[in-house]
Amino acid sequence: MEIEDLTICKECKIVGTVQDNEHGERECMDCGLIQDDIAIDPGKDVRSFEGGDGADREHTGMPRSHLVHDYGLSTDIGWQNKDHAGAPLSKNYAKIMRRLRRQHQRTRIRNATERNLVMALGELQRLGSRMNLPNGIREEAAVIYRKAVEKKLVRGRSIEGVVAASLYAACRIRGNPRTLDEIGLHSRTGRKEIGRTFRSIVKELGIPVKPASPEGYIPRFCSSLHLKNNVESAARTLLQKAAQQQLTAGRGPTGIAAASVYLASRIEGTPRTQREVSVAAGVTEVTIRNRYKEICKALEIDPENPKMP
DNA sequence: ATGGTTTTTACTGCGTC
DNA sequence: GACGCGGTAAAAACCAT
Repeated sequence: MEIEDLTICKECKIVGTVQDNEHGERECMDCGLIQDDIAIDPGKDVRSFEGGDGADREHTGMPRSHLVHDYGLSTDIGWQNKDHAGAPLSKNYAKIMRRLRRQHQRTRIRNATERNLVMALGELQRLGSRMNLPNGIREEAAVIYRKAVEKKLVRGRSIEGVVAASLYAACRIRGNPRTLDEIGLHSRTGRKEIGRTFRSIVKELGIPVKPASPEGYIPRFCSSLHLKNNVESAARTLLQKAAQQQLTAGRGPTGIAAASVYLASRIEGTPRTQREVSVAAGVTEVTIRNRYKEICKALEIDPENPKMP
C-alpha cells in the first residue's frame, strides 16, 4: 500500500487521502469512498524482457497480454508511405504497400477461433471498463475464457454469457467478488444465464473457485452507501467474529455482508435503513433482518441498542 | 426428478415522526 | 399517513443427490 500524494478525494476534497487497496480500487482513507475512475497502474514499467534479472531495463513494445487475441505479438506495417529515410514512396510502391498492408492485416485473424476471441475480448474489455475492474482481473478472465474456448464450452452458449461468467469467476478468484446482478446489469445476458454458465465452466474446467467470502463485498457496499472507513472496519471485525461461529455456513455471502454493514452503520452512529442496505447489496430486507438477528445473537449484541462487543 | 435448504415475495401489525 | 422495522407463510430459487 502506497499513499499517492496529490490525489484528491472527490467527496471530502482532502489532498493525499486516496490510496490503493489490495483489490485495485482506489479508496479514500478518510471517508472510504471508492474513486470510481478507471484504475490505472501507476507503477513504472521497469522489468526485464530478456535476461530475467531486470538489469537491462528494456522498455520496448507492449507487455504480453491475454487480453489481445494474439497476445499482442503481431506487427503492423506503417501507414505512412515513406521509406526508411522518410522520403515518399513512388506511386507504384505506394500501391504495393497498400496491398501488402491489407494482406498483412488479414493474417492477424486467421480462423473462426481467432475471430471469436477478438469479439469476446472486446466484450470483456467493454464490461471490465464499465465496471472499473482492475487489469489483473481482466487478464484472469481472459485466461479463463481462453480455456473455455479450448474445451469447446462456448458451443450452445452466447459469447457474451461466457465472457460474463469468466469475469464473474475472475472476480471471485481474486477475492474481489461482484454479485451476479452487478455483472448482469452491464452484460446483455441476465443474471440467471451468467450463473448457469459460470457453474458449468467451473465444473468443466476444474477451476478451484472457493465460495465467495462476505468480506470482499464490504468495501463496495460501504462505499455506495457513503459510509466512512470506521464503519467499514467495524463491519469487517464483526464479520470475522461471526465467521468464527460458523454463522457463514450455507448462507449467501452477500446477505451476511449486508447485515454486517447494517449493524456496523448503527453501531458507529451513522445508521442506514434496511432498505438502503438492501438495494446496495442486492438482497431483500428480510434476509438482512434474519442475518442481523443471527449475528446479534452470536455476538451477544443488543439488537435494539447495538454496541461493539 | 427429488428433497432439503435458503432467499424472495407479499402481506400484516406496530410504533414514530 | 408515510416510513422504518419486525414477523410470517407461501412461492421461488438453489443445490446435491
